[in-house]
Amino acid sequence: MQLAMETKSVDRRAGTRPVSMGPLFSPIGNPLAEMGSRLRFARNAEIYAEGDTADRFYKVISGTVRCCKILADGRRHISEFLFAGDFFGMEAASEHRYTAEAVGDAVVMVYQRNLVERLVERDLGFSRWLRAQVMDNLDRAYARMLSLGCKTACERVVSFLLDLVERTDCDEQIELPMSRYDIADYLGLTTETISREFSKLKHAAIIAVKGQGQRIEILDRQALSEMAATD
Amino acid sequence: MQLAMETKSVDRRAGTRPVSMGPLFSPIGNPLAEMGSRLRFARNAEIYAEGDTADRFYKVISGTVRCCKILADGRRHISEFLFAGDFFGMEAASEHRYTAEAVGDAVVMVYQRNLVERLVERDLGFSRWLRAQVMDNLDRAYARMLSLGCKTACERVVSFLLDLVERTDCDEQIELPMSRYDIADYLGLTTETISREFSKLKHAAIIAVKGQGQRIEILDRQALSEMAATD
DNA sequence: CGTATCATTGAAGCATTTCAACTATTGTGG
DNA sequence: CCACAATAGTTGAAATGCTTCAATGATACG
Repeated sequence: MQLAMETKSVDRRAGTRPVSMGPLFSPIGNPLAEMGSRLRFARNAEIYAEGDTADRFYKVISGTVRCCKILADGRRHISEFLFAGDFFGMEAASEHRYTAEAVGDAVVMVYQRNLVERLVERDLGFSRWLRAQVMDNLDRAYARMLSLGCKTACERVVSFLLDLVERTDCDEQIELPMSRYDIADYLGLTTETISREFSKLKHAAIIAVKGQGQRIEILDRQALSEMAATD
Repeated sequence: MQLAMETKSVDRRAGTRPVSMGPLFSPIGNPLAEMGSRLRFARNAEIYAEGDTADRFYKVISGTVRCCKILADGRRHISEFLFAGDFFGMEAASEHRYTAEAVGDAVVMVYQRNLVERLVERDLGFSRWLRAQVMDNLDRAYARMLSLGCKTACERVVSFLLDLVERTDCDEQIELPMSRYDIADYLGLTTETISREFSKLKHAAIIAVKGQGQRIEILDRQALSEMAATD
């Protein structure tokens, strides 16, 4: 695990975006705040590896993190992308089941697991909030399963874009932090298919793709919503 | 929600299989035991529907439960199968996101959500145990995502069988409680594909299929494990 | 005993993948 | 600062794994 310890100074970038602790837990008097260390990771740096002892847990301050797993024959699966404000690294087991990596340069807070667990037992509000956090993760996991289990390539890409808009608080301009490969492994498709689906949406004037394909503008949000195959 | 209230008498069938509360929570002096009601559901009966108020939660005593969702165009997705001892119906939101149905005849315990939540805040051991329960759900959800995201039809079917052997405590003889349709919607495949994959495994002498396809015997467990595409 | 339901099997179709070529952008050393 | 290599994205054509459509077989049920 390659890491660069930073000073515990206030993160200026984090300040540009309110990092909500959720409705059940006010960031004022946040009992976690004092317990963590700030770490900075370079693009593609490993935060922890599959099999590492899961004795800490993490919160994204800035940048994007991906959790992934590689099968014996090289197939890769990305279980989650995590954005500013998201927590990750909590495990049922004592070892991490997935590898966590910085997608671009990223800053994360690290908390000792046993400290967090002690806090959970002392602080009822924190305990409620943490449970809500885990339940949200579960909800997202079920939404992903639905995508992977019964949606077409087009529907998956559209759902992905809409989810991204919701989770990172951008409106119509999306700055994709991850590559087509990452998106492919996240959606259970190939880079080529992702590229083709983006092209189709572009030609249908539903989105506009700028730069090296990293900047996406949503031109017709309603059309996009109607293509997402919700229930 | 069609239901038939039962007396709170001891479940003779449940007694044939120890219903563990997990390593962190002893069934002796189980504080939940006094709080629930036993309900019996007929094959395919709805336990709760998507959109219903999520004010209770459930535990399978006997039989199998499926959680599913149907998209606007009729595509169905099964998010989970639940077996004796499994809990379900806990939600982050105030409404159920999935519909729960009995696969065959099933008996479940029902608990009032607010009673459970009160117990969580009073009883530290119960709280720990419930958190572990949710984390286990999360682990299973990630394993499913991996299956749906990057495994072939054959690998999914094999993983499904192995998972079934692990979760229901049968050894080599599996009594499939669900139809090929259910398995298909669970694995993101079609009935025909499930059938074909079973046939392939049968012809390779890895499994034997008996009866109306409901009874499966594992003949070569090692071969099966090698085909599951684990990491 | 006929009807309904579920499982199996075959053949054709199709969505996505695989393979391959090309383009655009980024970084690097002369 | 330019040339060149390396990396990422796009697009086309062929291949393929799974689905769809269709028919048949097996089991349960009134």
